[in-house]
Amino acid sequence: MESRTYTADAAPGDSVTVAGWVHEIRDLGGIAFLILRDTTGKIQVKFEKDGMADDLVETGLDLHRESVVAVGGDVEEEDRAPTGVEVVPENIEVLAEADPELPLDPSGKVDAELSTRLDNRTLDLRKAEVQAVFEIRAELLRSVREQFRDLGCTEINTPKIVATGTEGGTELFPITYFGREAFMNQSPQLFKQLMVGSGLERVFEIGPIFRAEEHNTPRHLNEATSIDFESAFYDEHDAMDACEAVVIAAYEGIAENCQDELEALGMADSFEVPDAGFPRLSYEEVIERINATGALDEPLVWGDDLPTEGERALGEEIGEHYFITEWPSEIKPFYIMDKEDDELSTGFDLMHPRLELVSGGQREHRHDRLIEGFEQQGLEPEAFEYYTKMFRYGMPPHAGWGLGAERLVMTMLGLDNIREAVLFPRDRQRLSP
RNA sequence: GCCCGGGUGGUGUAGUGGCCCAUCAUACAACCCUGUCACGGUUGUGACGCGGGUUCAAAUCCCGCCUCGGGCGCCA
Repeated sequence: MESRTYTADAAPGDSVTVAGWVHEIRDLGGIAFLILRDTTGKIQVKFEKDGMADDLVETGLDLHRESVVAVGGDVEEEDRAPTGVEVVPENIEVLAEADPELPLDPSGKVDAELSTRLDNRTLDLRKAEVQAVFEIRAELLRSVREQFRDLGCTEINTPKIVATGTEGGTELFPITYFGREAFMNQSPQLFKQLMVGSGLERVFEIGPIFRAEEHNTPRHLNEATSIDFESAFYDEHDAMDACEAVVIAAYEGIAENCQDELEALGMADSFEVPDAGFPRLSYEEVIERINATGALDEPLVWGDDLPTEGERALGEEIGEHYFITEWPSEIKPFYIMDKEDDELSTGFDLMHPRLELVSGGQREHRHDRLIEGFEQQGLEPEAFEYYTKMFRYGMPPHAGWGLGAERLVMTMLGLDNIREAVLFPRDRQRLSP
């Protein structure tokens, strides 16, 4: 296949072999068109029945949609062809036949439900708008990595098989590790913290996290991709600055490098890079403003978690990304540092108007306070000794956050369901493919 | 974990007790058509998630199961 030409590169006057999938065949009688699709686009192949060898015409027109073929021929300029050029075939090689009945329609004439699409993801991904989501996801990860490097971070990879959970509370997937009890890690939290005390100081990780919660919503996955950041000698304000920079870098990367993909999604005109300087609202201010919207039957009081309905009402009012800061200590995990007033924590969330994207904060780096925190949350510090003991050997002040990659893709592209942002999602019922 | 709402040809749908051996689109098959670009036209193929019940009569009502989607809680 070294001589294969992409459809997008086929220029008039060239003698080429194009290879790809049969998108459609339109037989008008004396003339017929085969639309051939590859990753770069589509090209029309013309069959004039009177002027061509019968077996060539027969091979071409007997094909089923989505069969894979290689067509050799001359590229001609033709105003009446959809792309302005068409291939006049000299030979056709059928490389892989497709069954006549497809489990979904890659040409997009008939919709398929998400579950049908996920069951047949390969075919689903032959649609340009579905491909676009994953091209954009890839570009997002690329620009995020670049921004982290600009921030002076080292990329790390931490274990996903662990002996104990991170924070307690969240359900973990148990597994057997050579006869011992083990779990799939819910977050790289503790490991990335250990790295700020190492010579690396500032790190990031992009990797899977596993949550065994039996939720069934369009914004939760049981296996998700977490974009994690942690830095020594940072406080929560520094961490928020880094967070904002990374989110904006992701949008910028896509605005700069994914115009075709945005076009395929019908977003070329509407896509906007958010303005820097995301508002930073205190938890107290947030509950007041949510109460003022009147969206909730019962007003929120200090110490409540923010209900989904309240988050949405406030998000609509604010209309852009915003941070929620100064959360009550009691509803943040033990590793988040308290402020001087120990009712308040340094924890923050980054919200998109639709939903939460990031959770972060300054961390408790004082050994004794950390141990107290474990005990207050009913966790046994002994189980986490691999973690706590490093706080006895010079753990600097530090801060960081975790960002849901799929949630970022979802909110950026306005996807209705987070499963659209994962090739092969794992949710309450789906374990295959 | 608690609570709602669905499952009809390959795909997406219409159909709330008899007018339904089930509508429409797409697909597939055959025929017609020399510039389609969601090509068009004619004819045909193909389905009520599973099990039980109510009824003279069930896609439609009831029960159980399976399965899918959603809401809440929690969270990324």
